[in-house]
Amino acid sequence: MKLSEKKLQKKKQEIILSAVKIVNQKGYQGATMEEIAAELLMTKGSLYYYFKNKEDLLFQCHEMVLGQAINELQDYFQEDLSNEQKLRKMIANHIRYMIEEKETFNMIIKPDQTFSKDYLHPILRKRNEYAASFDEVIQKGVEEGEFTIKEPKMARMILLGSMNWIQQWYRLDGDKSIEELQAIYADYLLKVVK
Amino acid sequence: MKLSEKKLQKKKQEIILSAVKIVNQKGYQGATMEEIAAELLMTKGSLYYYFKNKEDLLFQCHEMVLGQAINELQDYFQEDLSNEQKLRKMIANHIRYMIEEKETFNMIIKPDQTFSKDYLHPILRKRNEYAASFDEVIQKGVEEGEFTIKEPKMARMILLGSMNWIQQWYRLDGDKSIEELQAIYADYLLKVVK
Amino acid sequence: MKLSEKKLQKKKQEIILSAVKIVNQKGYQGATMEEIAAELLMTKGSLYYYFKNKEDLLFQCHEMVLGQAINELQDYFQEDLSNEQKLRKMIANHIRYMIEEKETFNMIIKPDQTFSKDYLHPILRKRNEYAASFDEVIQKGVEEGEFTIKEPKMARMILLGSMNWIQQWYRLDGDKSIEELQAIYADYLLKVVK
Amino acid sequence: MKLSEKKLQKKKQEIILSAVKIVNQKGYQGATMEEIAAELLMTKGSLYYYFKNKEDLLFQCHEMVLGQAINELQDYFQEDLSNEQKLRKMIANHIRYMIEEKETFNMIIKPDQTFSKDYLHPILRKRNEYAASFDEVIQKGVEEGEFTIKEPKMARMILLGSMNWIQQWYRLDGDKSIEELQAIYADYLLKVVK
DNA sequence: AATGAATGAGGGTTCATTCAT
DNA sequence: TATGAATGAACCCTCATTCAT
Repeated sequence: MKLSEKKLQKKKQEIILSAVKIVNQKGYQGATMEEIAAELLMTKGSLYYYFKNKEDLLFQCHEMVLGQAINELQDYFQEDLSNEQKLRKMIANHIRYMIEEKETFNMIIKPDQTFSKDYLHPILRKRNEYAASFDEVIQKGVEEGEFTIKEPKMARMILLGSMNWIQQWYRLDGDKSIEELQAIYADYLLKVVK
Repeated sequence: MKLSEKKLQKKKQEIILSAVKIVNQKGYQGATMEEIAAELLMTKGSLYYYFKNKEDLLFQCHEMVLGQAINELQDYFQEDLSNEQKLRKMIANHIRYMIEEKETFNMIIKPDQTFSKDYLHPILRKRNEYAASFDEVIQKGVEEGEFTIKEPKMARMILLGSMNWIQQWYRLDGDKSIEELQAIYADYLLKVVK
Repeated sequence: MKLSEKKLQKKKQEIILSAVKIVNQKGYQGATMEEIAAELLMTKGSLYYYFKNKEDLLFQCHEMVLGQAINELQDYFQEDLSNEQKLRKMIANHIRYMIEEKETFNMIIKPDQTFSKDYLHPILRKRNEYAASFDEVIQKGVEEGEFTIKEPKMARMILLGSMNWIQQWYRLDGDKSIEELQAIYADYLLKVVK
Repeated sequence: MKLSEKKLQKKKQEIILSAVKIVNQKGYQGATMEEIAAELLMTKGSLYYYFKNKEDLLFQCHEMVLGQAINELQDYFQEDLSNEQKLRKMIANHIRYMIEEKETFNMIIKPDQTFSKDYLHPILRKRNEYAASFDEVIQKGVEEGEFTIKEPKMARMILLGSMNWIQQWYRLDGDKSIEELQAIYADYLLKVVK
């Protein structure tokens, strides 16, 4: 039982990864069950053994991607860093996601056009969870005198919004490397909160 | 002749507005010709009297919305203001769009997944036209010593990106009025370029 | 009254000619009322002032084209020629139609896929009228000892069939001129009846 | 594997046959996917499991029908017959197709108004393949002194054209049996080439 | 006599979903 | 577990036809 359960979960993971990949190439509606299955050398009918329907599959994609990102942020909190250093790291991390794993973070924009009501609530909660990490650092920075900002939530919105926009225009073959981008954004966005 | 031409254009406008509305509720692919027509108490077949196909209609939506925004920006350039003042106004304007005319500006995201090659080029050009206004102000501000930024383009990306994100979370019934939001964003974003 | 009647008929003629032209470029189903009207700088709505519906218009095309061809054949009967000479002329004439006015004769193939029952009967009668001219010449030729054929109807079928096929393959830029084609077909087809 | 492949091919065959039938009743454009499917108690959506689109289905109809006919002609070449005898057999065969399998041969008319460029080329090639068999016999007959014709290609056109026309008028309940028809046409058409 | 505008039926196509095997 | 096959709803689009003006 345990073994078969493991196998099941592993297969689910594979499917989710495939779905994430296709979604980011073709967008939400452009991703077909057929293509998601084909990526794994399966047929689309099989997907329904693992997921109730397409929305369910896409929902679990969202959970996985954002959950992973949240975990990474948590790690920075363990480290002994100033809030500015933490925020810089978080910014760099987010940007890396936005570019290298654009495939995944892509999903997080405009969920209300994709998901039905039942799914929307947990999705928004997960989002907030992610945002909360930023809030925490900013808040702490204010308390400890590193930042001067009066509206920490607004600042967080500006940070995340500006970074989410990156995937709209960034091309890997452009004139800026990811590292440069991370540095510039960190510098400029730190000016917002300082 | 003139009269009928006027009428035609007016009807086209109505359809475009209806399309914009539906698109913003359901997204590009989610917006059906049927629904766009129903909004105006027409049948979908009739739309094809005015527009070649769905893509054409959506394209003209894009042109209208962005064109209008560009015109408004131009006005600020006529006025005798410092670059900072101009930029503040442009920020306030953009934010107002993002909130009050959310229905329209919403469209501007991810054109490459929606439009075919033929339409993509003019769309991107229009986008750049809009962005160019921001670039100009920022650039001038740098030249005239108001701003200190080293990467004006990056700064513009941060500005627009953060503002475009507003519509993802802003609710009219929230605890901030538009005016407050405009003020806060202007302050914080000015810190980026200064 | 008379004058307006004349005008009406003239306009009808124009429409029929336009229809014939479009039909032969695009085929029966490919010809749209819109295009037929556009050719005359009219709008499709206007066509319905002159013709009950599309089928009616197309029917009258058929009548006109075939009626004209029949008249031309009649002329040969007035002339003082041997039956062989007459038949040669008729063959040449048919071939000319098939090529130069391919636009028109085209219509005559496969009427049963195009016309509803009501129209089918008169259409077939007109066809038979045309064929009867050939029958007459062949029959006379047999009676007067010029031809030896035992099955005049079969021969006529072979003649017309082979000539109708020409439009399937003949290209004006090919290696045979119309005159050469007429001569060869006349020679070879005469061998059938002789 | 082999089995399911067989089944697939068999189903494809069934669909093709259904399509051929409908096409011959209603013509190319008149034949709808819906009707083709209904004939087999399927829904039109299912057809797309087997064929890419309507054009693809119709193309494969053409390939099947003509391919089969070509094979039959090849057989006559194996036999030890004079060219005249061969040609007679080929004529009889073609006529039989034209009548008994009218449903299928009917398709071969006017491909250029139906098929897009991609399909047109192979279609015309297949046609030429069929015609080439006739050319070969006629040519050989000329070389071996059986036939006297100067323009073998023209003769072939006359032969095929006249026979293709048969389906326009032949009715099974008419006064001629197929065998009579075959005999008469063979006699008369042989006069053309001799 | 003509037109602009609208309609509505119908066609091709896509695709999530189902289900027997 | 997985699949092949089928379904059916939904979509875009075309076009003959209608009708008030």
